[in-house]
Amino acid sequence: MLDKTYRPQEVEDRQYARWEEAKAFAAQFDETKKPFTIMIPPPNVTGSLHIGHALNNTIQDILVRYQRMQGRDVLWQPGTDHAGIATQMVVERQLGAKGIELDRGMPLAPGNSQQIGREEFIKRVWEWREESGGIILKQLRRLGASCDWSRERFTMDEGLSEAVLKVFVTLYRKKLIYRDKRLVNWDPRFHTAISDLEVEQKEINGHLWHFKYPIEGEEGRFITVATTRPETMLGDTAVAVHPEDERYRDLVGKHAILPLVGRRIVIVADDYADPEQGSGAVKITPAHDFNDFEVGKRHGLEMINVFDRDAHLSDSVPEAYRGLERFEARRRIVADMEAEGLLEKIDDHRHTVPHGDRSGVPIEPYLTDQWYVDAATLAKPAIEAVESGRTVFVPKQWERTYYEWMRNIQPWCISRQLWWGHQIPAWYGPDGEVFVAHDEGEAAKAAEAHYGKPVDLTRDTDVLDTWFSSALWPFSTLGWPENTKALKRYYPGDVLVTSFDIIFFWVARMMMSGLEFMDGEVPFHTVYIHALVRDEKGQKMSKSKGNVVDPLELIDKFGADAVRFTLTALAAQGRDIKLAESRIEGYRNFCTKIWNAARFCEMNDCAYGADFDPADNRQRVNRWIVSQAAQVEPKVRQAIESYRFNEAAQAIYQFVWHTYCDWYLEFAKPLFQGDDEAAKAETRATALWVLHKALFLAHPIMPFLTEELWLQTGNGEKELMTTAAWPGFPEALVDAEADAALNWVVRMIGQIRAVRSEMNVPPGARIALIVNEASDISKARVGDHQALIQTLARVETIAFDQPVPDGSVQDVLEEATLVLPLADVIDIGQEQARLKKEMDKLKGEIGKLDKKLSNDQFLAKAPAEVVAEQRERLADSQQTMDKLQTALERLGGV
RNA sequence: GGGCGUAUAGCUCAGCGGGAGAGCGCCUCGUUGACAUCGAGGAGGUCCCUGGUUCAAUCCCAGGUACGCCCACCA
Repeated sequence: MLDKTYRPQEVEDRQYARWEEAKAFAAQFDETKKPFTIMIPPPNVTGSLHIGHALNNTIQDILVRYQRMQGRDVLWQPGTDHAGIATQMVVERQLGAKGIELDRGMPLAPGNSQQIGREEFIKRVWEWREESGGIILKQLRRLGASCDWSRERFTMDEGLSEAVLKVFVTLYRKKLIYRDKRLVNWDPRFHTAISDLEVEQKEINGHLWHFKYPIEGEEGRFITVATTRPETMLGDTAVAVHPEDERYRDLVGKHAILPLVGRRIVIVADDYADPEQGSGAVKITPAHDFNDFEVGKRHGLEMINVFDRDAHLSDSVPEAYRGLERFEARRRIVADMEAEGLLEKIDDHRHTVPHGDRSGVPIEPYLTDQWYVDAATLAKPAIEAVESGRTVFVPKQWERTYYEWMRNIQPWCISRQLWWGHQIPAWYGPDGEVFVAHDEGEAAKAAEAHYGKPVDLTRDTDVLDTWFSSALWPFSTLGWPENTKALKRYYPGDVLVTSFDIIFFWVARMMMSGLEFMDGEVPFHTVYIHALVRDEKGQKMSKSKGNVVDPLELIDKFGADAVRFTLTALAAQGRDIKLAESRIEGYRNFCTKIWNAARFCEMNDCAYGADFDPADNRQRVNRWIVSQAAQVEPKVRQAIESYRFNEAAQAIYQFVWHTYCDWYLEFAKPLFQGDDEAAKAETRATALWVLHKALFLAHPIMPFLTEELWLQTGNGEKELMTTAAWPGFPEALVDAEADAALNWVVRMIGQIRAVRSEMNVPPGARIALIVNEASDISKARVGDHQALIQTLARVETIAFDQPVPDGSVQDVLEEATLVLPLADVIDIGQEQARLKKEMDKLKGEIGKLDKKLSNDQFLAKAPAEVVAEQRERLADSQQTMDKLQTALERLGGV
């Protein structure tokens, strides 16, 4: 017996356990089936499930569950990412709470009691990961994700690390990885370089300081420069002016004296200086600004690094400023310049400042040695693969974004000065010679060959950008570089499901590495880009705004299926999702509705029978509902296959609630209560059969509820729905005659109800329905379904072949139908107004059609069927108009 | 500065070269023997503006306005 209400939580736990027990999600390596592969975007090992994950994984789960039911050999590969900076940050913070800090060669900070080295730190991170890492994968189970958990991978696993080594060494030997000294985005909080993508621009209200630099040898003459960052002036090595700027032409080649420092700096002519901006002269700090760096290279300027790793002033500045924190230095320098009378003015200035996306502190352009990937070279085949359609984006417009970025791609800085991550396999000889090798032994051999004798090597201390290993995910998880069975069977992937914000971080880089290392084979054929989930007001969810919706709380409150269904129903292509709780509530109600439909079947003794064949049905209502179901199936199938998940959800919702529950079950009631045992048996079987088919169609979206009902009312004991076959509906089950007849009845009952409602017919009133003798079809249909109509429309009697009584307003109803309220309750005035309004509307319509149909060009150029259709519509409208006119006259109107 | 997207009912959003749609909310009526987490019906719209293409534009094109996002730059 089904419980009185659906209790999601208990059902979800039980059903998930059954699936796991049956190993229902395991990749099968079944050669008789076609493989279907999806690689999960590995969540950060530190992460917990947010609503974006919920959407992302719901969509993936729908795809894999659907394909599994289609008989594909599905691999949904799960795992987590070691998330270099994010994880190091989390663990550092936890250690910090215990007074432990990392030994960075600095004195122990006040309040802390212990410093630990690299090895110890990494040990602690692993310990942390054992304890609390990967919570998110457990949370994915609550959502219902059907990953092959036996194949779970972690980017720091041995195998995946082996892949990283192999890729690094190979790319290095191909000169696609190299070491270079250039400006990088330096995060002073984490003491590491970060890539361009990890920089976030924030608008702030700042100032523009105008400084006067004295000209050497010309007493009293100054050149004014403006800056948003006064502290960098200590590293100035030039002032640039535009070559055609008349104001400064005579100064080019001369020198200015850098205040506070006393250094002679040259005045150069360079197009970079914009005469329109500020004073037209710009200070050049090659070691701390990306543009200035380029200018410096062009003019062979000295590059003076004024900061240390913490962005404190270094020993390269005058003693008074050494060791100052950068913002303190700014205040001091402005004050000193003012004291010297060299501060011309301060303007307010709104500008953007780059911040580290993890640390949140302003980043410093900083001159260091780093490792780079020659992304431009790797991008070429990755661009070609999309151009040629070997990988397609859905929706297609994202291809533009992809091209845009790929065609302007910059060298990818992959080294990070962190401890947590894949350490770079590079060793340095005594003179700094680099040896990149798989391991230390190999490096030593190479070094010995180079120097002619064994030497001591020191290993590069940097680790790789976390995305370096993520980029290999589509094949490293399958065992590459070993040539495994899994690799052969499940590469390339079919679909990658992700949101647009990691197209650059991840998708682009997987494309590059996949093509490079898998013999030019793309890592996936389709990239499905889904929406971003925003809050009710359309704002991005963020912890600081406090508008974060926790999917686990929603699951607790409404059930996983309701949450999944909501996300699916809202996941239209090309638009962000605004998530309102009222929406989830609505779909929770849908879950309840399904549950109650099953209860209704159960109460009417419907029983599952494996050999039931609806093709043998005799009752028209039963043939009708089967036909309706058969027409829903292709809608759902096509919607899922074309990634229009919201349409699939809508089709299911509409069918189950409004067709099956609202109409069919009502139709079935008299049959259940009647004396015709054959009809009763047929209806029992059909009601349940159709319900089960609908459950199958809904299963990819709402797996828990459907599996539970299949277990309790179907064949779930013997066959899990999740591994069963997608329901087929033979063409023959579509019954046009039954469709036409019952759809007519549905419409008519609706109309009768409308009239009752509109005319305020009191509940007890007697109503007679008189069918015009002229309409054979209507007669037949009413005759066949007399009982249904009488019950559902609460019609007292139905009579045939009666003359149309004069004075009735109900001519407005469909051709052959009349509803006659025996109690005289019509509000004449109200009815007249309604009719007039309706006629006005029709008049406009008729006018439009009339004009169109008398337009020669329309008649000549429009397709014949369109013309015919319009004619028909005009005729219909005119006929209705006549009826309305008659009705109005009878009511005494004009 | 470059690119992308969006604009349709009170709200959230589908849709479409030929009759303007759904859910929620609102109003009316009904139903308490599957389900009040229910059913039937209704009101409500200049499909952002201007121009163009077309026999026909809410839809296609161009321009504009507003909002959102991405990239780059910012002395």
